[in-house]
Amino acid sequence: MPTIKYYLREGLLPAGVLTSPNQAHYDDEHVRRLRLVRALVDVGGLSIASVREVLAAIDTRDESLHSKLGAVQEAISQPSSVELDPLAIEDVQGFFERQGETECVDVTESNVTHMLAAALSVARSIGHDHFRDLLDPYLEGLKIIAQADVDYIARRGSRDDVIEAMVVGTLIGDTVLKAVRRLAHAQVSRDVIGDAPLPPPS
Amino acid sequence: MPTIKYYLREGLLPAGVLTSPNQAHYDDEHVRRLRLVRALVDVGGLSIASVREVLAAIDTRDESLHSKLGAVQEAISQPSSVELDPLAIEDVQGFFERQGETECVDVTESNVTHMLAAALSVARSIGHDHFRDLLDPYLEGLKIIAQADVDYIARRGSRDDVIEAMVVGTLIGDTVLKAVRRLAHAQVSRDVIGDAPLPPPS
DNA sequence: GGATAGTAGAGAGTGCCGCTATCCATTCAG
DNA sequence: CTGAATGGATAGCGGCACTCTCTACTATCC
Repeated sequence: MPTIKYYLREGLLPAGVLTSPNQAHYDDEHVRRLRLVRALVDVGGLSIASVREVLAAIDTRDESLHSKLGAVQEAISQPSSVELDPLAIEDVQGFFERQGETECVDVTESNVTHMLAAALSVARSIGHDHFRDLLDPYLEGLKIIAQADVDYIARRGSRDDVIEAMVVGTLIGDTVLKAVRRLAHAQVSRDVIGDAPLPPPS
Repeated sequence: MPTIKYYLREGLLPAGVLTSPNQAHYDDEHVRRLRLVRALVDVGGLSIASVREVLAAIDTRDESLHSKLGAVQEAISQPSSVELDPLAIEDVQGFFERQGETECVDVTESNVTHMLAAALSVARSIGHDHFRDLLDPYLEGLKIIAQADVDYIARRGSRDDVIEAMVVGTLIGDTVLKAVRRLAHAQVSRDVIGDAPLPPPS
């Protein structure tokens, strides 16, 4: 309960309607918003500041659905402080070109491409120069997944539901994907490798 | 540089060989380990304590490759404090049954299944009761991705490289997947939705 | 009417985590 | 011999997500 007061102070929850100077009324919309905040923090792992940004992106009106998705994506993808490897940037640009993107891409323009370049930079820094080879198969699998995501969002009716489903579907979806990916690894490991011993030490 | 001393103290890096009482020698293996630690922290978002667990799992010998993967997975999937919704647990069990798992699954047994159940619990708590419908398409896409992951690991030669590739491929792969998924969303959004306005407010 | 309990609002305090700064003894270079 | 540098250990710091406390007020029960 003190946490709620804290969230109110931080502007994550709208103030209730004061029925008297010491009595505020909160309706279902407040509860829904609180649950959303908790979901972003618990499952999405977002900081309070990021949650504020996400909520701001959600609450901003007068945008097309496409630009709304962009705003939400920026808000839920906070950039890391990793410095980018030029080779990793090339990896990302090559990936875009293979996808038919002809114009030059500035990876620092969006948090999402920055995240991708940062991950590949770190991979390179520990000797995994060919991690970029995974991008194409990843995209292939993700086409199926993204299609399911879009279908999931599309069956929402109201504007608020669509936007919320974007946020929830992306963030909770990330966690679900993580978990199912590990399960898939375990299954492949069981089927292919079984109890075979490890290769001998170097 | 003070950070390295800190990591040494925390047992994340092995002590160097003392050539004299105030001179320690660190070789390439130390540098490699340091880079790995930074990767786990920066990209994987792991806490120092989790990193210690991961390193312990890596360094433990005398295990089969399959059980090693299990140990690594447990270490990199720290459980959240979300309380599980019984319905979400059923969702997970149903998913396993559809995958041909006949025996009853205890989701609290592994951090991975716990993560999945927790994510579905949070989804339910904010009214997304049918998020579980995404599990099957997710798995379908992830089969392609997991296959690429396994191929990536399989081309490593030495035992240490295989284990490191497990950790790196899983954690950096998570981040890469996240980024590429957002890109796929944006692409679908551009193609399907374009600049169509949002549906009218509720 | 008076005691009790509860609430809003705001500021200060707390606990944890990931470093960072300081100190000292030693030791090696010049 | 002097000065810079290193290893090892201890203490301190800054940020973040709360949590506690205090005050002023009110609503309710007796």
